[in-house]
Amino acid sequence: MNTAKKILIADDEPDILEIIQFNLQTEGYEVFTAKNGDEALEQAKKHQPDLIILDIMMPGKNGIDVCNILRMQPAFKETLIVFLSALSDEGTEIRGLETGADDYLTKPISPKILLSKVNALFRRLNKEGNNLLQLGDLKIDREKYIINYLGNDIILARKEFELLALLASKPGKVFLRNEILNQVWGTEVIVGDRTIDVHIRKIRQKLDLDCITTVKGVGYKFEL
Amino acid sequence: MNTAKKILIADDEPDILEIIQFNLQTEGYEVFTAKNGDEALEQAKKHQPDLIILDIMMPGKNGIDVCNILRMQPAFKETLIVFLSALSDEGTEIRGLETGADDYLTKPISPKILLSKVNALFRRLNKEGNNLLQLGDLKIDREKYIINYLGNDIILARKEFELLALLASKPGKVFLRNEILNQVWGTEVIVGDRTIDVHIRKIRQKLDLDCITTVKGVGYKFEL
DNA sequence: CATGTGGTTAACAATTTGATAATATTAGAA
DNA sequence: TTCTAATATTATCAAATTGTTAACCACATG
Repeated sequence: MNTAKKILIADDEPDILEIIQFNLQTEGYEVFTAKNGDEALEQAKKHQPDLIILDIMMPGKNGIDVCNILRMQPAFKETLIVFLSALSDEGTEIRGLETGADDYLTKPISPKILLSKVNALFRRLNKEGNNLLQLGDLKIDREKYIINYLGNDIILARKEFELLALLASKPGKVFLRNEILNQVWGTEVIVGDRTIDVHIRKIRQKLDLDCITTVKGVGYKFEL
Repeated sequence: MNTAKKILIADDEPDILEIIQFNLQTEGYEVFTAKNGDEALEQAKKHQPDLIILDIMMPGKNGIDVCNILRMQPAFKETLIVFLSALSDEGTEIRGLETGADDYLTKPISPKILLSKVNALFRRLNKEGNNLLQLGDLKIDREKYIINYLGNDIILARKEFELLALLASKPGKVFLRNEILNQVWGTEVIVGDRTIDVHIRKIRQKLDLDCITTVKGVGYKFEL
């Protein structure tokens, strides 16, 4: 995981904003801030954060409003949202979670608790059936059928994609030609000897990145 | 909400329990099991499942009893409940539905039917709440069946609308042709090969916006 | 009953993909 | 080094997939 997780914090109290920001930054997160609901929406759209911490009581749009608006947009359907509030009001808490928040924090906030919650949320997120491989600057998204290298989307044909996804699923492991045939082509289909090579070549070409190594007489392996 | 849907199954036959559990788990659901009515109540309270599948004939409290008890508690007012029974006894079925079940399944159970019913129930549930999608300048109102782009209402026919709404529900994700057929047409109906294409074309035409991408050999995806 | 709309299909065009053949190149054994 | 089997490269072609259009039927509506 090379890219730092992005976190957006929205709170109208500058002190709190700063404390949280400081703590998260020293943990290695990239932090953005907003002083009110509208600013939060703006920043969210701009940076597509991985986690958004929303104070509930803010001038103008409050945290719950912001959450509702965000959750309407598919781009933020999966984003982690945590509410923050001075109230230990249970009613609010329930209302917050119903809106689609992932967790709830009450002020005053201990940095330790904050960090442990944030870390826990990201851990949970990673465990979930994420069919998204990240290998250095290379991202392979099985769901979106997209390869992304250094921010550029690279389009591979079906077989090419499946072949690369297979190799990349276990970096370093050498896949025998037979293994590859079974996994990508299936056991039924029979194809000629040079077919794999040709696809490998196309991948190497399109990726323009030296990441597939030939092991002569054995097979191929992926290494960043 | 990122968490996988939770399903509780209660049946006194271990074999059935296992079969259903396996099928639902491979579909990505989190599954809990119970061997009798009391255990079902206990597990339900503990895990707050999104869907409960109850065998009617169980030792001790039977499925209908369990359903009655659950429906009395506000926490389970909205929970989906499905009955399961070896009897194709109509009387029982009616009694079940009156008790507040959402659907009814008879043994022997085909995994396909089970899955399609379960998926359908969750689809229905999802449609109840979030009826408004926003994607940049594009708004999709599931309730009013209206598409709005840059302030102009665009009228799509029902199938066109549902297809677009499906694709737009997860921007970027590639929907396989099969997935699309299941979600928009249902598992029962069988339509020809070109049907999806034709609808896609009509949407592209009416929207006059390059937002649906073909992924050859795989499916379609929506991207703003 | 005429008309319009929605949904499906058939037929064909357009496009892309994947496999192969032919040839060049390379790694590693002898 | 030399030789050879394995792999790389390239161009080409057939097959698979999708796009497009028009026609058809069912159904609702005035």
